Amino acid sequence: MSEPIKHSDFFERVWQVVLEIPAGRVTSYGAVAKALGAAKSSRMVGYAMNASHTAPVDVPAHRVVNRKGILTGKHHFSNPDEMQNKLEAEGVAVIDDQVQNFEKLFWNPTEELGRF
DNA sequence: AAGTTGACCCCGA
DNA sequence: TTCGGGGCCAACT
Repeated sequence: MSEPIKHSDFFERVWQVVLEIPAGRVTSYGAVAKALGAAKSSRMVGYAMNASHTAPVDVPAHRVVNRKGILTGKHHFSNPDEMQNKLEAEGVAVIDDQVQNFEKLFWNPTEELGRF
């Protein structure tokens, strides 16, 4: 409490959570959506990532993958290899566009953020 | 203004 | 077991 999200913008809210993802860790769109209280809007999370380039801050979208741990949005980066490259740079093993040890590297925003 | 899409997720056949 | 379709909310054209 004490820090209620003033900006009602759905996008900024998503970016806020993504920015909280520690390096070397990954999360899923649905997890972020649930953390925001909009589990049904998991698609919007990905949409917000697409708009991440419009964000006032640098959003580590490369740390966000789908439920299977696959780099679904790698094709949306400047270079498709950039997403995998960044993940490996943080210590995340990525093989065939799939994050290894995804369950182990998975970072749950709902629990870490301690929301509700 | 209205329609369609979208970096998803879940369930049924 | 694998494969397909529908649902959801909001933004984009």
